[in-house]
Amino acid sequence: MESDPRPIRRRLLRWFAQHQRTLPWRSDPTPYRVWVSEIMLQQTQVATVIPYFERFVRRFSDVAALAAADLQDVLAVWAGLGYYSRARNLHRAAGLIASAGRFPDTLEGLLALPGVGRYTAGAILSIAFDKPAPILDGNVARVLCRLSAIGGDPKSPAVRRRLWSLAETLVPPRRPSQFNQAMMELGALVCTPRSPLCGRCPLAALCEAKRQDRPEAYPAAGRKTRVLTERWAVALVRRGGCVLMTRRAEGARWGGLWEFPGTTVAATGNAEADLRRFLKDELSLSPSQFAQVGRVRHQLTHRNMTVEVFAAAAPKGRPSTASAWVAPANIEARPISKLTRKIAALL
DNA sequence: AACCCGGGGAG
DNA sequence: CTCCCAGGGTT
Repeated sequence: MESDPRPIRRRLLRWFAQHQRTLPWRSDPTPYRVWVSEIMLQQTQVATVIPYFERFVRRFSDVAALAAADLQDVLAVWAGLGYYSRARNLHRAAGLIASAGRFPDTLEGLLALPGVGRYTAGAILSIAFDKPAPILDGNVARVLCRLSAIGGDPKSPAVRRRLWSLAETLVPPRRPSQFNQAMMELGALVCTPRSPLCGRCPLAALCEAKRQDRPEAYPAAGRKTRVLTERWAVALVRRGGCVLMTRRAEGARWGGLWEFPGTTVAATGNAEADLRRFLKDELSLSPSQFAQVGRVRHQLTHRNMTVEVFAAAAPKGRPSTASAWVAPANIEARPISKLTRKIAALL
């Protein structure tokens, strides 16, 4: 695409002015709100994010409030949205911004924040500060691959370099905020992965994939994701009116969230035996009266989980610091995953 | 370069 | 089922 970028900018901006959605973070695009929305939108669809965003900015109204908050409270508001390192990084970055005294407004300053990569830095620069920084997300990549009929794996470094270069060429010196949002909006509403609506596309006359009459041939398909099967055994250890919960280590899956203690089980293994061994070795617990009370399935992008849930009677002994006896009514006040929520429903 | 990290929407 | 979503970080 060495042609004049101006017709593309003009058509796209005109289309966006007429067709953009009303989204909560667009009403008042402060750096804080744009930042929170962009982190939430990483690998997460707009419709999923909206209620989480509303709740989050109501609870933590600015950087100072977020920096002063307890991480467990931040995770509790984030619970259910997934990719929990985003919430931990958001909290940590809020502390850095609060210490610095002002929100970073340069590429280097933004990239220094944990959880902010090249895309998010460009999005904040352009949308919140209206600086002409390029962005490249899944939507933009798809639009550009079609516009210029770029083949090859769009995730490969070579294609990524070309797409970033193209994005940089296209972003206008004026109204870069509107332009970048328009590119993403076009990818979300018109230039969709399957069955793109070329009849409604403001760039159709300029699109090479459309000219070839095969828009769906771009971008080329990437590697297929293999879904692995995982088998788990989880214990609902009860004492009095409470049940034992443990907190997962950061860095792991569901890091920082609370769960019921459990372990993976080999495909041909004995779930109850493995679970007893786990409780004894890791928590120094030897509960009695084991009984399977249910089976829960949970799907992740790369995992297909089957969880066998056991009830057990409480032994004597004290939980470690990373564990707690929790009344069922108080479980959902803690940060828990969707899987833990399903298991809690068995109580 | 490959892998990990959640959950859900849509075909 | 499969693909993909306003990606980033680690190894």
